[in-house]
Amino acid sequence: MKLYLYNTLTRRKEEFIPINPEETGLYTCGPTVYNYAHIGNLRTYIFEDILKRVLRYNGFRVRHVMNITDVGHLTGDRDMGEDKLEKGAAREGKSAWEIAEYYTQAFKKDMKALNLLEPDIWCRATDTIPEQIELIRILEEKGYTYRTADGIYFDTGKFPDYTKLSHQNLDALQEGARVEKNPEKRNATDFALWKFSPPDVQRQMEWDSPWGRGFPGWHIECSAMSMKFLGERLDIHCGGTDHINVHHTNEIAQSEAASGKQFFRFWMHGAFLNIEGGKKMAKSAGNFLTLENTLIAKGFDPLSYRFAAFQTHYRNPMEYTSESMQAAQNGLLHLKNRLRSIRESADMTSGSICADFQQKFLAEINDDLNMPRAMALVQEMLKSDLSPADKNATVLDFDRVLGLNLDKGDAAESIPPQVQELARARQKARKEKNWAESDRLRDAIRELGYMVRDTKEGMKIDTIG
RNA sequence: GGCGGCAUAGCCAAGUGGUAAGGCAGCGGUCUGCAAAACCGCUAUUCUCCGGUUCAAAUCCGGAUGCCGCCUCCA
Repeated sequence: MKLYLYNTLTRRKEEFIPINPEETGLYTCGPTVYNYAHIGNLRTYIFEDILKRVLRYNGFRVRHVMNITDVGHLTGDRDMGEDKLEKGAAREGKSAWEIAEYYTQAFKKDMKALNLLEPDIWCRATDTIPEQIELIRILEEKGYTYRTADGIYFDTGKFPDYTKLSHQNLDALQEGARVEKNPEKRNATDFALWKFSPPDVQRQMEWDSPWGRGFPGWHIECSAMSMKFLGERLDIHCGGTDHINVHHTNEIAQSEAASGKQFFRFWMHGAFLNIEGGKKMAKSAGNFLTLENTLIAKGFDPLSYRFAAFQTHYRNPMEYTSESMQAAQNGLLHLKNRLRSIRESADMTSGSICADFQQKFLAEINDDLNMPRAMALVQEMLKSDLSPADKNATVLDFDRVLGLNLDKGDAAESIPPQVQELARARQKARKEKNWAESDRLRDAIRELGYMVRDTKEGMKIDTIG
């Protein structure tokens, strides 16, 4: 079955066909590791994880590269602010390198909690400085660069297709720009390839280059790393919608100017997560919600957030509220309970994947990753008249894409002795029809995080959640 | 100011010409000592409003209103 993906470049859904049938190249813009990822960031990574899983489900072998931006990303606008890493270091009294390492680990922990597949290649911007310098050198040789007092810049005026991704009208953009101008720039859209170390401040991260001691601009790393690790497999490049106008547009300009060839064929962008009645999440607005502080600390399973993300199509803004999280948590729990029920009802060893539902599932996910419909289909399948064993086999097949760990969450594997003791006492109380004691013990067990169910086969104990 | 998007039940949200998916919440029932879990059933004659095109529109066109994003670091 054909796989259709929405391509920002053409603003249409297009059939995806890899350049190299042996291996599909996927590049996803990774975090700038100067702080924790917030759940809005994480929504984009969930979208990218689904994309990767869908590619695999379709039988494509995927080579996935994710960068870690640990230098060059500035806080200010128009290449004139501070380096985020150096600023983070100052804030926390650590070195820029320590900051990068700490938040990289924090990010990987979040990924694991959300069941996001690890990329095949992690790469740090600071590990590819020579490649970045080489790319800038080629651009210089081809006449795309110019020098200002603070760095080497890319002249966007020399790249005619500059707006092919953003589809923007640059004249309008210039008139509307309400930012401080960098007077040395030839065009408002020009961007730094290499920044010189400031004369008055000692940077922690700096390197020698043909143009002087300094550090790379923000965009050049992704170009250098894409080319280094994906070479002739520049299939799909992803990120958040906010990257369309500047970051990805600049990547395309510098990459295609240097290579003379098309940089990625597919560009895919995830929409934002909004909170508080449609407002976007901003670290400055005091609504910096992380997996840890808003979900885990409040007792939500991180996978509930993954489940929540499936309720909205990735190209539409998603509304975050504690109510919607609770709804997702309930929905996931309900789904797992239902599967447990199915598994208890019959022998699971003979189950086989239902080809008809598998085709329908494929049709939904291959229609530009329509997860809301895919989830609806899961419900339809579970309500169908398939045998319990086939339902189980089919849902586990779908879970290759869903990644909700639907193979887990059955009856608690190891029940603490304390709970077992209470359960035995409750059995006894029930036999004696001492309902008050029986109910008291049930509550006590619940306090410890387990729930009891009185079934025809006797009492069963499960974990809650 | 420029560009783009969105407006669907109490809430979240699919659906882009053929007569309203799914989830959550709620209600009724089966089961149960009572629960819980599960299961069955019910819950928008209607898709912000006003016009238009069409045999047919939530879906296309025009207008109004409201909300949001980008244009500035940002997933």
